[in-house]
Amino acid sequence: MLPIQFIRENPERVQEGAFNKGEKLDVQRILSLDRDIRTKLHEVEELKARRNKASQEISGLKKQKLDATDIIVEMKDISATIKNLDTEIADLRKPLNELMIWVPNIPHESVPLGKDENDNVEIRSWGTPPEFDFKPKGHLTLGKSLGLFNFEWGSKLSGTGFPLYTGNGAKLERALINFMLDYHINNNYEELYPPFVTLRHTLEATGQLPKLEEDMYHIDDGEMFLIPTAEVPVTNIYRDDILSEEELPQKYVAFSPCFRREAGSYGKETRGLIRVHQFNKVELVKFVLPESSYDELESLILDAESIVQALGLHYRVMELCTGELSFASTKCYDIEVWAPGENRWLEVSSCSNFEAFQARRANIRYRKENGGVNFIHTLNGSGVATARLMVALLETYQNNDGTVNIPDVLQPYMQMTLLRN
RNA sequence: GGAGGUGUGGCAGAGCGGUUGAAUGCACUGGUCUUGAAAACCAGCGUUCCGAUACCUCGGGACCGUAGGUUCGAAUCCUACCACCUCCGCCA
Repeated sequence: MLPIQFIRENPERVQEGAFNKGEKLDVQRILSLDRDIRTKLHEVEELKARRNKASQEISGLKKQKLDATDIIVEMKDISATIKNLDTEIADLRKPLNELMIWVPNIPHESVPLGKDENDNVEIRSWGTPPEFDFKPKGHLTLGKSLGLFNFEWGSKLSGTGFPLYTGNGAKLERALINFMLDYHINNNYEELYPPFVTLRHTLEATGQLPKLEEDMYHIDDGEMFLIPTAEVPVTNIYRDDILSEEELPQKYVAFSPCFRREAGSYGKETRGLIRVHQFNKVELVKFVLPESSYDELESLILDAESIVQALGLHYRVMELCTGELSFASTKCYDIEVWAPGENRWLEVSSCSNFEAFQARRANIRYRKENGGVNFIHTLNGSGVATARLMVALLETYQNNDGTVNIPDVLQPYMQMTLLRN
């Protein structure tokens, strides 16, 4: 959410920001509703002031045992008028709020202008592509021969896109999650284990709703949703709270499965682990002071990168262009790992700054040293998502005989050094 | 699932339907006192919206779990919902 005052004062900036993100927006409609509301507000507040005065007069008269019928009769009318005006204002507020939750956040000035992924900018890369003296296999082939997952079983239970891990595959998935959690906990992130189902307004606060409703699994008559990321429950822990300045920044790490319908993306990648309806992710969330949020974004992406570095995977960091930015974010970096079997980059992390956009929707504020209150800034990043991580891992560490080496950092979790039949 | 209870400011805790944004205590902030600290004393201490502004503030509205209702007037009465607590039942 952007503040209405800001939209009033910068309508063209808001309109342009939405345009650069490829979002539809009618700022003029918002401004005209806002104008109408304020006119009526002025009117009704004057009447309410009169009513409050009259209330005291009536009270005074009654105390002196005097007759107050005249004022009471007069106030009857005024109260009716107030009631009508209040209703009219509420009737204007409804469509205004409806429009306001559709106003996207504005890209940061440093974000490259662009339309799609071709306009993203590579910031840096790490490592080199692994070299093989044989033709590297894809994760599907490796996984099948090593018995790591069984998509037939998964789709038998839940339809396509729901992977079922088996044997060492299940163990490897669990190892990755535990490794990542332990790593971030040692790096001063506090672990949370959140609910995987949330209410509608919890998703509105972080900005997934209303825009992405089609991509969400919902239950309970559409008022409960399976979370698409742990960002949602974790960011909402402080909803309607006022934190003190010295409590900030706060850093949390949380594991959750992520549920995404991926509506409209059928046709490509329906096989394998690359695009699925349920995957596991370790998520990082930060609550920070506004003045430091861009520094915090830089350290967040480094924290996420350190996972793929520890696993020894070749990756690159991309800065998203305006057209690729999500609804709620102002700036975002992706981490893409190299999958030699697929011969392509796979996105395993997105690290975003939302500035006060989510904080405003969730009403998360902090009290400044000088006593004033202000909205905090929120950030989050995957640290990182497993399904694709496992793809890159298997394909990177495969041997000619179809076995897969286990990276050092995972060996304590796996209690083995090699995946074999 | 059944029965009962409670929801007021950072916390604790008052509040006959009529100067109640809300007593009191604690906490917090500033000051007096003190070499310093504590104690004591004095003062201050919510959020939000609209408008004005000589940028210091000023005027007005709203907010006592949430949403409705009754009333000239609601923290106070009524209804529904939500959350928490206690007891019973069921249960991984």
